[in-house]
Amino acid sequence: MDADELEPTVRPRRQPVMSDVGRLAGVSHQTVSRVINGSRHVSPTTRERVLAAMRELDYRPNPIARALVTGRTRTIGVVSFDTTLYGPASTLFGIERAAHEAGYFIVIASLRALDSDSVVEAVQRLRVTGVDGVLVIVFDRAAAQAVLEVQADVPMVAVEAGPEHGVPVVAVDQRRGAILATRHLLDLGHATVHHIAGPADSLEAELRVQGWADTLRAAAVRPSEPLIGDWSAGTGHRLGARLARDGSVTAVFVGNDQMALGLLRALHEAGRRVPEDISVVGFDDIPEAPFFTPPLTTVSQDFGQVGSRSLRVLVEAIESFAQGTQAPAGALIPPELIVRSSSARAAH
Amino acid sequence: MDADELEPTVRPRRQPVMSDVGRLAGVSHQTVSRVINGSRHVSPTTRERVLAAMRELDYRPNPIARALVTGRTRTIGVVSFDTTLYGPASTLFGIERAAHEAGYFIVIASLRALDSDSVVEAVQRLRVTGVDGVLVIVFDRAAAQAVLEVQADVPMVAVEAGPEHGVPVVAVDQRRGAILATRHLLDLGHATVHHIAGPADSLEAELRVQGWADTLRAAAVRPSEPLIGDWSAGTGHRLGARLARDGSVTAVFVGNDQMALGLLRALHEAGRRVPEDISVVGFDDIPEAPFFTPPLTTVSQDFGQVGSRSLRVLVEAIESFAQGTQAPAGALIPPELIVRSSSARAAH
DNA sequence: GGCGGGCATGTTAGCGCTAACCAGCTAGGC
DNA sequence: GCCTAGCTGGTTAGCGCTAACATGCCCGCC
Repeated sequence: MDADELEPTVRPRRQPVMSDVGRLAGVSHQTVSRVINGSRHVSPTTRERVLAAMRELDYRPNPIARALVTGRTRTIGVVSFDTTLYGPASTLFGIERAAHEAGYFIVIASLRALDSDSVVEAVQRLRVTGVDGVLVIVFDRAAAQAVLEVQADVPMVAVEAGPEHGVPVVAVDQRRGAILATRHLLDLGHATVHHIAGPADSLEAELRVQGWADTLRAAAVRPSEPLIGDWSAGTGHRLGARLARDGSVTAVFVGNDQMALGLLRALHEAGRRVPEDISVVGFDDIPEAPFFTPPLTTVSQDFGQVGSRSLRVLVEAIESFAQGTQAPAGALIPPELIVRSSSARAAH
Repeated sequence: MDADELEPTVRPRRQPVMSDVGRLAGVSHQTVSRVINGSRHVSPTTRERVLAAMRELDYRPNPIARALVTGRTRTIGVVSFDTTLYGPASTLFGIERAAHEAGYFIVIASLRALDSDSVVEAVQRLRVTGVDGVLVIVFDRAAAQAVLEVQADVPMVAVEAGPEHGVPVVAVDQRRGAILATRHLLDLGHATVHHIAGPADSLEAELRVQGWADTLRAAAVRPSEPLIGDWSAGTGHRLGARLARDGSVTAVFVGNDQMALGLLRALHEAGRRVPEDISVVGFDDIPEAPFFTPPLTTVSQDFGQVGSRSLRVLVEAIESFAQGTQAPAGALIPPELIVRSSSARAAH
């Protein structure tokens, strides 16, 4: 005679397990498992009894035990740089939203330093938790390289940017965005367009520079040397002060909205009017962009779509990894130009 | 004679497990476990041999199996609203940083809707992954209420705001921040201070309103009715337009920096100069605040500290939960006033 | 010299679940 | 009437690890 027999209903401080449900429903734990996993070989009456028992005990399957036996955890890791920059933060939430819908959980590993070692370390750290796959939000060349170094170990997809080959990449078409912005300014009659670029090691920055320079060359204009910032309003301000001093500058395409904000501030301080004297176009369309002085013309990226597409690609990669088939293709998401008041027809 | 005997070194496509290491080192899997967990009862020679075997096989312990037997996963869940607002996003990364240092992993669950049901649902969703504890980044009254509803199930700490009792809260002292801002404007000689507040259901907004109103009353000034925004630059702009029309307004304390940006824009459009005609003080000190036109005086919150403190409190709560002892106390983090160019002495 | 007591190690039993196989029952065909 | 097929359900093994107990050894002590 054991304690269970004496007090069958009092079972304090312990989560019910499958066999508890089975006992209450008068079936084996395996039948409970069948009900949970939707096996067809359970009679409707039994199924009902099991479901009732589950409800009564408030039973929830232990995902750890399930993961141990199936080898799948239904969690995916996201490696992101430790930043509140609009793009990465939005992408992260876009991923979470998509993951939720697909029944996955997100474990995050953020990076302190932007070097390839810490990316590799972060992926290893995630791997150890048993994630089924990893999304790496790639910021710079080093991260892109790192993605290739850890590949093969675990299904992986690069987000926002990535290496040319070796791993699927889901990103907004940065070149296209830069072309949109630059052509817009040329179409407004500006003789040339200056550029404040993101950091040299950023792949996104590089693609934007390419799109800008190619568009100018296509219009038979020799691009000036781009100014290199670090995405912050601070460098936008500092570099902007330099542009403000150059009377020939009438149009600037800025690598992101934060730097554009700094530029606007610098132009204001120098007494150059926007858009009358100088037109400015940013990149990202952060929520504050419509409220800059003046409201900013910029290139919008759909980060929600980046998140959901990258998750979908990763799930495909997980399947193909398990089956040993080819990794899926990445995706390029088209950007959109949002015209506001910071860009206008060139004065003569 | 089995396949293992024929090809002892070729073991394709399978992660090595503890007994593989043991076999290679000539000990039992339990001894390997002892080495990994730092038991003292292992001779130095054996330990060395085991470590060498681990290295050779590139062995990594399976955290799922460990979690199954220990009941601890070393992951904690973070519930956050689906937002790129500076505060929550910064807090999230602050938490991740602290968790990394403490050897924990972060699983995130973001909310689509701001109601108490979805908070409860998110916590349940996290619980099911086997998190050891949950941090809830609380935005509004409903979330604070929800925290109390799920309590007891799992160790939990509210971050940024929370209910008065029933669960530890780690937050910046919002009242204190509002007092700092309001007193700063009064000290500059403004007869009164108007206020653009956050949404009515936000606890933080409410505390800021209280701090503002109390400071005015302490100076024998009757507070005007606060204008209610939704934290976005958009409402700041709309409400700001209203204030701009009122010639008597000389000082505005705004509930966050984004709304302050909208207000600055509205004042600019109305031809009211900042700070000559109107002084503006924000809240948060987002990275862009120094580059607003003009650079924004604001209240800075140390979100990194919020993250690390809340993690520390949660870890304490997890321990005390396991031992059945009292839950730990929360923490209030002091804010700091950052004076820039959007506030100045009142004109006469 | 026998014996108790540490210490290093091995053995066993589970954690809660799924997968694989097995058993018993009903129904249908010859 | 018997045999087989097809269903529902049970039994068993094992995922990889830790905890608890068991064992055998060396050492020092009376």
